Amino acid sequence: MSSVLTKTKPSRAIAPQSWLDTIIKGDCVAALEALPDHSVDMIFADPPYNLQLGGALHRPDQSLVDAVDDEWDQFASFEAYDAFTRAWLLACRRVLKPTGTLWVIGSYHNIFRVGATLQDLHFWILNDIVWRKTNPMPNFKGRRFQNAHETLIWAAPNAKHKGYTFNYDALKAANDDVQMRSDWLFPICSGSERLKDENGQKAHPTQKPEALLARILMASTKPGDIVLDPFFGSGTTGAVAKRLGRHFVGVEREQAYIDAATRRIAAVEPLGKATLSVLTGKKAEPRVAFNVLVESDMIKPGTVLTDARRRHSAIVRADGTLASGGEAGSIHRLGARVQGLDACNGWTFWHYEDEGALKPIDVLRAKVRAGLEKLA
Amino acid sequence: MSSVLTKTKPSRAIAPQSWLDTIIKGDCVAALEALPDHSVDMIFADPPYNLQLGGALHRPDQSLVDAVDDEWDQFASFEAYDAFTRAWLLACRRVLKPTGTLWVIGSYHNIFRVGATLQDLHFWILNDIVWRKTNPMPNFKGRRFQNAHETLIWAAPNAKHKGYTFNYDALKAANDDVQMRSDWLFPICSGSERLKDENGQKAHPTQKPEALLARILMASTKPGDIVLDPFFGSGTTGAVAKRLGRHFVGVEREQAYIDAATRRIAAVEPLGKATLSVLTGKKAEPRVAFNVLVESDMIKPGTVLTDARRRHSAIVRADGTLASGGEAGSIHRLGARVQGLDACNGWTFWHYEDEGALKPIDVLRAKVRAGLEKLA
DNA sequence: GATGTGGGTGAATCCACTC
DNA sequence: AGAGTGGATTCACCCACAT
Repeated sequence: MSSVLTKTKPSRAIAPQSWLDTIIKGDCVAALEALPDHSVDMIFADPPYNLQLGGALHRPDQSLVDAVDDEWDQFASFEAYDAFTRAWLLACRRVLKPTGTLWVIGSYHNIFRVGATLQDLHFWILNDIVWRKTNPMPNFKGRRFQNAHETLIWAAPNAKHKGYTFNYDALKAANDDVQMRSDWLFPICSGSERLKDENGQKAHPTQKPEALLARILMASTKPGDIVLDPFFGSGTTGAVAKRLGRHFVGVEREQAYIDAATRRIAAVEPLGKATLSVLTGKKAEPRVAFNVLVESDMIKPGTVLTDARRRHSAIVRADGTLASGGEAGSIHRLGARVQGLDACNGWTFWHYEDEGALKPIDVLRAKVRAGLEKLA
Repeated sequence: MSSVLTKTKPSRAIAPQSWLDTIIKGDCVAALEALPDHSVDMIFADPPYNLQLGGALHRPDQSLVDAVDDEWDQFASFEAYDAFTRAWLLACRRVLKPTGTLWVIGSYHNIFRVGATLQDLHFWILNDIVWRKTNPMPNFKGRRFQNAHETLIWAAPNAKHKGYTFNYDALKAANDDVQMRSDWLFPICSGSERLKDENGQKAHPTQKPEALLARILMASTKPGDIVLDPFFGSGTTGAVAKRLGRHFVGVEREQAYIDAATRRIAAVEPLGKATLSVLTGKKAEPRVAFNVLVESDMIKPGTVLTDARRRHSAIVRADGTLASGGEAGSIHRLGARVQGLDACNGWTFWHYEDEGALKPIDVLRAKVRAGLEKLA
């Protein structure tokens, strides 16, 4: 397979269509060398939870960590897990766009190490998210609380880039018009959604529910974006990405998982374009400058504007600024000034008189925007 | 004060009654030298979170958010925070009985580092617990999910000792006979419970709710046990311990907090054997948002909804919003919009077709709620 | 007294774009 | 790239006070 390439020439030669919507076979770090720098919009990672349970733990060099309960060796295994985590996180950041974000899911066995490593590498945590399970496995021995949740971390590749995708308005509208919280409630993946192998056994031990991935993708990607899953497993990320009109790239080491995921994704019907458009809010609307209203004579120079209670007033000047009591400035600056505040939205603060009633100048802006839409 | 003693003779000479049910003034690590080895049954720690805040944050109404910018929360680097964490954790383990347990609370700013350090020091994590807040502060800028929870870690001092206290049956009985989960729901501390200073301002910026501490103490201690809080602050741990018939030891650096906590605890009436309505806390709220139906595939994107008389229609989009004739929004907003009203209950207004009959989408919500009732 | 209204506030890593 | 500026942005609860 093409998963191991020279490090000196990280594969810009490879055309996107060679890896887009495919599963690359190989170890996560090596396989990611097949992807160019800054080529994916979002990453969802469900890394091995490993540790104390005696499962196999591989060092980055692929050697197997000898599981011993000797204290020193346990320390060594934490170090090995941390090195593994650093390696795949660095590989992920290279292929992630500066405006992209990374999601990781884990349990208390590994999530603290992953989170600390993220911070050490100067990823910038945006939220930690709790997936509350409606139907978690009970605790059988009655010596602990029922482990009823897993933790996700959502992070940007560094603290500076604030341009990441977050579909705030759509999430809020879908959530009964209140903003989405950091605690989510979903059932675990079971029943017909759970992938079975030819023997009727579950095909993958940690298959995640599609609803969880759907919320993640709807929150932090746009239609057409490229989503990378470096621990592809049963391919939930790919299946949901295809259904929601996003592209995917998967990395997976085991052929049996690749086969199962390939079949699964082939059966997915993508949703139509009309159902995929994302609700946007005011921030996405075109800018309209106040002087446009003056220039187009919707507000004449000399007009007196007031606040809703007529406690403050200002006069519109021909250059699109306001003046009041020796002060002058933009509708925002002067609105702030007359109230003694640092900031003010002049569009909603200032009102004009129309047939005896006070109306915010924002209604005039809305008219301008409506006119612009016909042009578009 | 007696907080700094020689390291060579760690104070076994000090009789318990000299520190039991008192607040030791001083730095956490130094002050703990006043306590003998293996002398406390449980530790609750609310360490500085190391928030890294930027500039001032204003609410939409321009009011200023009162940020936690205290000196004690400032650290030069992650390395410095880690060193601090190691030091107090080691000091805590020395004074903790082998059968005791340790609780730490934090947010995503610090909890991953604390958890990783716990593991590095061979503490044995028993659970991570999520405190879901009923009334968290909103996200004001709409660039992240509302940060609606904090995380606690419950750990034994090492993997070997299994004799820690966990009152499984009492918790289960208090929880409608189902075992207590790892996600807890409590309001933040406010109102009359919130300690005020002489100016009516909050006495401590991060006072924790008594209900949270009550559940922790009821879960992991027995009456008469000794509970240590190395970051005593406003003394919630002490107040709850006294009320529930446990002993406490606090460590606190600032005299103002010591004074406030002392007065607070003095006013606490210990409970007799009367019980614990606090224990159950709030039940999970049954609110179900529309996107849950979409994410769980009960309503597929592309489905057409109508009102009961089929006079209006709208299409369900994958983001959990509705669209109709160029307009889009939540089920409530769009319901209002198509009727020309200010408000509308989308749950009862919009209908879907089921076997030829129109049914309000509220029946689907009822189904979800029925499934959730097991959780409540 | 019951009800309604307006104001305050909580561990927060909280803007985007142009020049 | 750093400064300047337009202008978008909140949920649940408690309390004081008015009706």
